Amino acid sequence: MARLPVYLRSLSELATAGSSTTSSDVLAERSGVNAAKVRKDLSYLGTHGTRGVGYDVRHLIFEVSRALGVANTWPVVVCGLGNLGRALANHTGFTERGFPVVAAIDVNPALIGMTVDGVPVHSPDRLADVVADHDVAIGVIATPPGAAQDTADRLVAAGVRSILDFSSTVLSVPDHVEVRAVDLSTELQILGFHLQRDLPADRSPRSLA
Amino acid sequence: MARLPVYLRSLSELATAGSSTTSSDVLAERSGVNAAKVRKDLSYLGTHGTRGVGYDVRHLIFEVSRALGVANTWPVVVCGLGNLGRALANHTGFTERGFPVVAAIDVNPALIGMTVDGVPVHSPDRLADVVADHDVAIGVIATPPGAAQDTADRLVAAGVRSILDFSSTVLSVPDHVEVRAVDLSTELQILGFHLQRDLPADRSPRSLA
DNA sequence: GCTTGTGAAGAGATTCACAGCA
DNA sequence: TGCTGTGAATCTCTTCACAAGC
Repeated sequence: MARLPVYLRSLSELATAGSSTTSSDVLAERSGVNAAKVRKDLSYLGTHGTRGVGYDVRHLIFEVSRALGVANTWPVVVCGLGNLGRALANHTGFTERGFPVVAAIDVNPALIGMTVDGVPVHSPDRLADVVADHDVAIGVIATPPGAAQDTADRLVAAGVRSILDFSSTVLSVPDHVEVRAVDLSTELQILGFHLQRDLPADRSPRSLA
Repeated sequence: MARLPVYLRSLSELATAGSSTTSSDVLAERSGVNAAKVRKDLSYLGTHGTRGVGYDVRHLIFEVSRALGVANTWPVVVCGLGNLGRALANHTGFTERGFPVVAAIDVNPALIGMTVDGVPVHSPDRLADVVADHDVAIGVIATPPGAAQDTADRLVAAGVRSILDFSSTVLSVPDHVEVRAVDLSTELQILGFHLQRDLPADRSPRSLA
């Protein structure tokens, strides 16, 4: 469930703030969702709240962490060292949360063999070796759109089963591979769509109906 | 509808490839969705396909573009010039799609007054002026989590009604302000969750049921 | 014959509302 | 009394399936 990481953040904040116990109301408020949703979500973990009291923060952190597999470490390879790739490779939050960036891939001969922000850079040809050597579990695609599918194919061939795709493309992958796509331009376009909708409606397509 | 930008991309590719006409099947394939969904989505635009033939690519590009308000330009201010903020400020794709980054905001005195990749950097105090001067429509929050809510408050006070939030926080904003949150760590955690689920199930919470 | 447009069915996710329990 | 856990109701989104039209 995509909301568990948000709950975990809210719980950590509560723990830091000194709360030892909390309610679905508080958690909902902090996580920006409905209280019933929180309770239902937590019930899937084989829930451990106390009626009339609420949830034990420490225990719930433990439960949610286990559900998310936070104990596990999933090594990440970043493919494409443009602006975004570099920012991602350099992002300290990843390692903290169990997603160390163990290598980067780029076609630029000037970068191959170098170390960028502590991350060794390899040629695409070496991707399979890199994956095998570091037990890479997740591939991040931050290449230009034209190189994205090829990169995905290489990742899949190397045995990677999870891909985070920033490339603004629709990737074709086998069923057993999970892709999550993040497209920054799309996000802005959606915001722009609503901005336009809020204008004195005489151009929006809906208003023609 | 969040899929329109994807359709627009697929249509542009088809146009570039020389297709003058296409079908919901092709579009669905390229966009990674179901064909019926494509038709239903397009029907909301006051659709203009021809039964037995399909859709005219150029005309459909026009329709989808208009629905998305692609003709409009929405100036963007990037708040927080860490790794990610810098990558975003520098991202060329934004301007191309009608979202020029007209200014950046950072607390770092060494940056204030400078120009980073062609983008002028201002102090948070000047945010209201920047928004007014450039008619900023969208605020991007790429600050550390601790500064995010304050930044959001300033953006809202300055009249910004759309926020793209990379800060890993749940923002409180008035109802008339739209927030889209992108949390990179959450994305990885969701991938990690599924990776764990695929392991020889003896640790996953579901398997306890 | 081929493809759209769409009512109806279906699947999921969300919310309600309340019984159950500390 | 207060808050959880959860069946039932609701809502939203997706998919099916087919009549309508080129």
